[in-house]
Amino acid sequence: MRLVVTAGPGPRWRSRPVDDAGTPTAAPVTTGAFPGAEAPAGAAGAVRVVWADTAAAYPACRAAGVRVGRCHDVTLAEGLLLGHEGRWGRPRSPAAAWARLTGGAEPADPVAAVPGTPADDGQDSLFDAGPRAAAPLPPGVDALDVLVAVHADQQARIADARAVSPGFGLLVAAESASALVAVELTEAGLPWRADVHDALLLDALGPRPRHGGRPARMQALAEELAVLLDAPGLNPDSQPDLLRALRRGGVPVTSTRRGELARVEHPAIEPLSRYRELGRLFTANGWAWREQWVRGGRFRPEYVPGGVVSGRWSSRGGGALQIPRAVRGAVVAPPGHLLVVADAGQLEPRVLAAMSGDAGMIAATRQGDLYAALAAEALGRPDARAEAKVGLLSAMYGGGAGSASLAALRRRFPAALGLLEDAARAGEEGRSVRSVLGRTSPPSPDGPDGPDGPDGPDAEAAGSRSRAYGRFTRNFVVQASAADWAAVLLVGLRARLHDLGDGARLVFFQHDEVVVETAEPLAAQVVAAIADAGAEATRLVLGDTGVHVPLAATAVRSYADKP
DNA sequence: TGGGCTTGCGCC
DNA sequence: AAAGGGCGCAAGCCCA
Repeated sequence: MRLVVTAGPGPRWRSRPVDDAGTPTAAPVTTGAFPGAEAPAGAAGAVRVVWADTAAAYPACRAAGVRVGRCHDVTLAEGLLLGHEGRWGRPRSPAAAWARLTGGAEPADPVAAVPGTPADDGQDSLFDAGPRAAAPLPPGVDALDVLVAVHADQQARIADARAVSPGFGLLVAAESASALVAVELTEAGLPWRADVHDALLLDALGPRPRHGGRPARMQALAEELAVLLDAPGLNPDSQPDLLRALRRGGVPVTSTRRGELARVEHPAIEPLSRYRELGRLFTANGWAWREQWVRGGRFRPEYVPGGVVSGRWSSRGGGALQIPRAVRGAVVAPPGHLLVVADAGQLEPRVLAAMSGDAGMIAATRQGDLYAALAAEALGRPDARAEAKVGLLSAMYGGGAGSASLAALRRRFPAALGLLEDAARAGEEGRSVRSVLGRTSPPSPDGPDGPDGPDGPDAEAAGSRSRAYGRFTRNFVVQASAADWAAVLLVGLRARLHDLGDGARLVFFQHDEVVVETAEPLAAQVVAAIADAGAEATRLVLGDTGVHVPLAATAVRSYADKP
């Protein structure tokens, strides 16, 4: 059963049951308690909540102790549908969808407040921040009626989309459930030990500077650099100053990027590299970062499912998806608990193997290390793992078209490489591409044939843009399909952890990696749940291609102990 | 002073 | 010939 739900007015909910086509089966009702709470385990008739915006509505449910089992997020579904229908960029709120249905003016989507900026409400906890604003409906129009109508329309459009992309219904369900997971992840937070973090910082940087300024280790390196480059008072954080000093000192560089500096010989390069490394730790994940983002022993970023066009998540606040290895030691399970950490190794090439049906590459996925297998089979040298890896990654990222290993991979795995080249050609010609479940790439900036046609006055610049878009679509097919797999994994794992009771919960998710915090006695069951969820994701998303996606889960005390 | 831009780099 | 996909974030720079 589906239950269309809107909040308010006041601390009340309005709801109306509908069937799978979206047709109402009873009259609307108003209740004080949330009407879509998950039924007790074993009860018949699981409810799918249909609502406008999980990110806006679900935190209040959680605060009231309510868990939603399944949902249909009308805003996220609208975004997926618009993309699939080639109508990228239109506003995706229920109000906008309703305007398209009725011929009204589409309101623009509201912009979410960024935590920690002046637009934020300034409350201490991200989780307590008020819900984001909804796009306005015309006066006199009933929000529940709108939601019922838009949902019914979406169900019909999803049926149409499935004729092209059979997995599209799964994609909408997984995207909606991902939004539930995102709210629950923020609520749970990642355990963060301030004392361990302090010890790491002290060891690397020296004591915290009392009155601003650089930590001792960085200051010493800055002074050493000033001497080595004969540039008194040099600020290594100033790129123009640094570049001038390097060039004056006879270092022939045109930028100060690490990669370029690594190619030249100079006594200043090593201390500069060390200064940068420490500076990164200090500014991105130092004491100030912890004071801003860690509360009560937990790091609670805000997650944005589908925040990346490829369907990957993005995050707001504290760089949650870029926690460097150097500080992962501070992520420690509380007493009596463990962290079960799992990531899908080499997910993107495995997804590529399945999508292309390349028999050779599928067979290679059944060996433990895919890149080593590719090296043995395509290059004839099992020890050339690094070369095979770079070759395949550049095939998926659009780089280094001329490399010898790429040519060898193309000969040995023609279907897999052909899929990437087809995707790149589609992009260069201004066409969209789709993930395995049907997420669709945004249109080329120039559309088919570029802004002026193939021979227009800006043909050179348009050609460059078209090649760039080709690299994007080349990557999109694998990145977005890997995100499809990961979303289905996450949703299946959420359900399995719920079945284990209150002792285990997801606390982190990053592209192809999950962290579950669990009471120690449940750890073995969590490991099994992850393996089950991975196998299910592979079956549902990649079908019975025979592709193997390893998802090794390990129980550890600290995130840094992950093998 | 504030905002937008560039540079550099962490994660996948 | 151009030359590596997707992000978020901090600091410096530059100009209004």
